[in-house]
Amino acid sequence: MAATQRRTGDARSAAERILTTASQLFYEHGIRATGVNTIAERAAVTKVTLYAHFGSKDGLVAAHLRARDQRWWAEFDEFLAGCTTGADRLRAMFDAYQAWALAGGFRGCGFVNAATELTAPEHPGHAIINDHKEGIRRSLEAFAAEAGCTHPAEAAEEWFLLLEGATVTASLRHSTEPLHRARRAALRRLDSASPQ
Amino acid sequence: MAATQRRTGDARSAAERILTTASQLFYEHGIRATGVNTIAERAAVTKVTLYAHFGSKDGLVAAHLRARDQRWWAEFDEFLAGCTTGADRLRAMFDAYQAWALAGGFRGCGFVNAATELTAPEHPGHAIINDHKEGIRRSLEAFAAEAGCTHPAEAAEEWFLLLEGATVTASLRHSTEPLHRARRAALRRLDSASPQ
DNA sequence: GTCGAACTATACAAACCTGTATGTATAGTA
DNA sequence: TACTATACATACAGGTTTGTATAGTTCGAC
Repeated sequence: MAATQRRTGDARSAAERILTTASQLFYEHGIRATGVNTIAERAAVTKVTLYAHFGSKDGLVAAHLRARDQRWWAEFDEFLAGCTTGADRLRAMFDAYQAWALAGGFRGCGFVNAATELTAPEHPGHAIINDHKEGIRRSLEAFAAEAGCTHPAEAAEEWFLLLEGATVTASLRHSTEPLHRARRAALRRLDSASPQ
Repeated sequence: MAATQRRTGDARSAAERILTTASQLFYEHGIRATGVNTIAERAAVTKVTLYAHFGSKDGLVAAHLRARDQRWWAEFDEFLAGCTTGADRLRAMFDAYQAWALAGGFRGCGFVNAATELTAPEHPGHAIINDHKEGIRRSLEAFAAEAGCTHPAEAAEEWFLLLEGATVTASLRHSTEPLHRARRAALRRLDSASPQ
């Protein structure tokens, strides 16, 4: 058992504690506004340990985005349980976003927020962000095809734009109503694009 | 004539130079990433002058957002020239966003970006951002009513979500294609919601 | 020709930032 | 018992941040 675990009673490894603390603070206050000193302190870890595990702040940012992506898909899987049709899964996608916006401290999409803060285009975070977004779009396209849409890629793209717009608007207005509206619009579009 | 104007050959007042410089840097690199030292230097002004005019960095940020809002409506007015119908004006809205995304250094909506960086909810910038967004939504609602939509508020809200989603996606993908797609989706929705 | 407004130049305070250097303590393993 | 991994504590380097204090300069208007 490591020294800090004894001291704090937190059984997780130092790396785990650093990552979850960083994820929280990066999302809540922004990446630039969160210093490594603060992260180390809140994770009950020394800065030396933080740098031993993640190499640099940028490394920690990248790890945070990877972890967030994994968490997102794991959570979405739960919403997918019990779905049998493409329409079901499309609804699940909007439900997942909504549940997430309903949780406390909602501040919009963490990936989009990170992308606006990471002004250096070569930052490794951008690749992770783009992969995440493309994964969502691809899922929507699969659901559209499954639901029998005549042009699945086009339907998916419009749903994707509605989702993104509703997420940022929900954040600005501190309301989940835009996500409800986007869901209704998406389902209406599904009805008009698929036979039956 | 002030000393600096002589030195730099820039006939604008110091306040004007500070504001345009700050607006550029805030949008290009982000608000937190841009220091007042850099702004003062690039505007060929001392920090003392900057603080005499704007009081604080937050004051300068608020002034920047106000100026950006004014610039946006002035530019949109040009796109509105020659429009005679609600549908025309709706198209003009999407065209304005598109033109703006086509300009060099596009990095998404400056208001949304600012909102994600201004994590303190009491920052005066948030009111300016919300007013700007509400102004856009209200314009869209007026266009929807003019075009004879049966439920103008609902149509406007969906167009708004498409616009927001397309803007952030255009930024992430470095492509204006999402804005084209959003425009097509908005016009299709207009056709199905208004008689004739 | 003097006054006031606007501006410059320089220097500083106090806090923060990322990252590293040095040395120590503990737990598990061979 | 010796070795290795992991983490600790402390201190520092070198730079940046916002904001202010002080004194001097330029220029137009009265």
